[in-house]
Amino acid sequence: MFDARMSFDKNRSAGYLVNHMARLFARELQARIVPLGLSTGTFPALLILWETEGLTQRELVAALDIEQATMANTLTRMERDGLIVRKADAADGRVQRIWLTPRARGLREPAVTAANTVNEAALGPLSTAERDAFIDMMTRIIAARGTGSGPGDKPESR
Amino acid sequence: MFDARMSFDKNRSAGYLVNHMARLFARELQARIVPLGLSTGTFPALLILWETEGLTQRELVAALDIEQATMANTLTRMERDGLIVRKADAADGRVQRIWLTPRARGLREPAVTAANTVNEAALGPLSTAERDAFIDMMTRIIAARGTGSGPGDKPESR
DNA sequence: GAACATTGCATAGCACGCTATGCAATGATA
DNA sequence: TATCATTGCATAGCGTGCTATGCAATGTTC
Repeated sequence: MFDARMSFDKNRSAGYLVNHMARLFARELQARIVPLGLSTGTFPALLILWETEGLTQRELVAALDIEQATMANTLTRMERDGLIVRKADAADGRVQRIWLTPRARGLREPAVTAANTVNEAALGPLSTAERDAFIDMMTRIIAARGTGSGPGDKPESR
Repeated sequence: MFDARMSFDKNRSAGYLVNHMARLFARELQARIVPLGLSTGTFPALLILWETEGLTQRELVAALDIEQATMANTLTRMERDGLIVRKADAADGRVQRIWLTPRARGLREPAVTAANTVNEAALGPLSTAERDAFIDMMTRIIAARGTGSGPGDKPESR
């Protein structure tokens, strides 16, 4: 008696494959940025801050689709590791604005190079056209469910 | 002065998108299986054990491309939560064989249904052809770097 | 301006991934 | 069989993600 509801091939399951891929990417990236004194969790925050310093925690949260509590912890580690400084906002006593240290600014080029290297290596099995299609599909999947990760962001009714 | 090495658009970075997708999938799956008393980490182990019980920890590790220490911790949680029982192997004193509890066996159908629902919802923005292509690309990316996740596994020289 | 709601952030506690390490059981070798 | 290497698993410690909760600063409303 075969019950179709029981059948589940993890190697054809999008969720399983996405999780596996994410672990592989993280392993590769970590190996390349640990020597720089960085880690996978700090990387996204740095990507934003390399573009614009002086953001609030709330703005970083919105830019990365990360929970506020997760970001607070990540920023605490980054401060401990000498990557950022938190400075009180002059106008609003609740707000802490985030600034990079000179060390963090100097890590931009090697870190971005590391990430590009990992991406190119990982996408090696795909043709150029496939890579574009792959990126587009991921973007669409994320856009359909996620928030805070593109120009099409909804203004968030909060 | 524009330095091309500095340019990095996270929304076109495979690694960033894969990480974001993985978090979205995990959030969705978690919401649907927490009511069953399951969590995202136990799910892959259950997928294997629903097919074959009595495996060793080492065999689970190989099947899922997870570090041994991670699996040990996951199994400890599963035992604590009444999903599995560890029984000593008769022939080899080092080996613990993993057996499901009746409760875990009964969770197969609702859990698989939950995962299928999440997958279908997430792939909603893709056409049928695109879904197949997406799965195939992920499989190729994983096969090029990962181990322990398909019929093409190398025998591992260890 | 007092009372109440909202906002921004921190903290506690947990899941789950990793590396590094330890140790008992087994296997191999002299 | 005594010694040494290997194997299977557990534990420690940490990063990164989450939910739940607390609290001070600010905004709103009467």
